[in-house]
Amino acid sequence: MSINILLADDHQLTREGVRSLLEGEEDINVVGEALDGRSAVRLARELGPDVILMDVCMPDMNGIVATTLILAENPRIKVIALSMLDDRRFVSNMLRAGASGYLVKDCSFKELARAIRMVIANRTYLSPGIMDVVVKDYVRPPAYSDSPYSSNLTIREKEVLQLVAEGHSTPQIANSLHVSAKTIESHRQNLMAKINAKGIAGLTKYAIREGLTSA
Amino acid sequence: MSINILLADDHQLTREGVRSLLEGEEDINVVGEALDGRSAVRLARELGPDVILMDVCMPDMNGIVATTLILAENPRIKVIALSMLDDRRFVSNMLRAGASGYLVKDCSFKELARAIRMVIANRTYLSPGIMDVVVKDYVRPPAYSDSPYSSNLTIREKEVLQLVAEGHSTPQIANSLHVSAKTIESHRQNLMAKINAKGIAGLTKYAIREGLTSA
DNA sequence: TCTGATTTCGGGGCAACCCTAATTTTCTCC
DNA sequence: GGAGAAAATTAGGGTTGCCCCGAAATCAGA
Repeated sequence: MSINILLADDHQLTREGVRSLLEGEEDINVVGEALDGRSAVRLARELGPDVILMDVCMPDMNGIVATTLILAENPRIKVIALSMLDDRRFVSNMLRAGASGYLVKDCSFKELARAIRMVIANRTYLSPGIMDVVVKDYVRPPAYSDSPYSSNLTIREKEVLQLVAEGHSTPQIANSLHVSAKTIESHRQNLMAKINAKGIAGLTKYAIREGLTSA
Repeated sequence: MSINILLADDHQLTREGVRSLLEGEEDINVVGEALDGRSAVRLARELGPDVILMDVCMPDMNGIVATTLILAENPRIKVIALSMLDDRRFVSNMLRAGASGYLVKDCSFKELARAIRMVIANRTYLSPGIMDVVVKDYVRPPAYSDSPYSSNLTIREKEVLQLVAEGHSTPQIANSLHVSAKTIESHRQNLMAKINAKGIAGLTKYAIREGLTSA
């Protein structure tokens, strides 16, 4: 009884590479390839694979939406998300959509093979780095998720964040908000903890992603 | 006489996949793998490969800077750039750095194999989609050079800028570049003066605009 | 009213920032 | 091949600001 796999990734070279690796496994069988989310949904229906390796970011329809649609039709299928290193912010949404696993592309093939066999056994597999994000969100509930869809920053924090990202110094910000510099520093500390960013560089990047300032 | 290849890509799964595909070719031999630009430079020196498959976007040191450094040491080496679909803006800089080929990752292995054999024969290979970009830039020369790296930053300054924008501190950068912290400070000062940016926020934004790091 | 989130503030250590200036290496041009 | 320019390196010394520790006051809702 072999495992039937559907690949969904918009990079052909990645698809071919993963297929080549998987074909070295006796009990694994690649039954199809999708270039975008929409065709992944269609092929999942037509082929009924056991496992789908789903890139998170794809044109036309991203992996999160595709996963939701596929599992609504056929909850038996296991979806393993594949993402770039800096796409970790999609973790919670992908898992909420029903993914059984989450791998960063910076993982070994050995890890991928293990993930496939684990989800087949109805277990969940997360890359070590991803585990941290999930545990953090679990321990300190999703108020503090680094997901762009759930940035739970207070008004004050957004004000401070924007000014920081615009290049103002703490005393300048304190002055323009009429509070002590120490207050602004606390806000910055809380911001860095909330969005899991390191230093002004990280804060600035987050502010750009959130549209609080422009690059 | 087989072709020796060095892989430089920060995604292990991609490296393993491409390696697996290349190993199916009789006359091609993968001699090493680099996870970032810096180790690519080192491995290029140690292994002296015939061809380097170089991801454009990598942490620590990107493919453009790495290519520049590698070809300065050993112009005999052929570099083929691999990029994501939306990294096309780096085409001109990568070619200017001396790359012999430019492939988008959404290409077939067949295409990759052909590219490798062409650059070995001292020819240039560009993905069809990339050709368009090059021709367009050729027809309408860079009157207003909106391209990244158009700024008069030196290689070293670009290295430092990327590391700063990735959130590293001055002592960390000094350590990883094996120079004094004062040297890094000087580079940072010069950078801020050159690009008229204030503080780490300004430097980070500039690095994002120039594609040295991602938001 | 009590809990918890928000906003506020302080001290100490270290890093960023600004200035000037020197040496060595590398490149370019004649 | 040698002169000059540009780049890369290091340094001293001072001011300011960032960052991490904690903690008090304010305010909202259970």
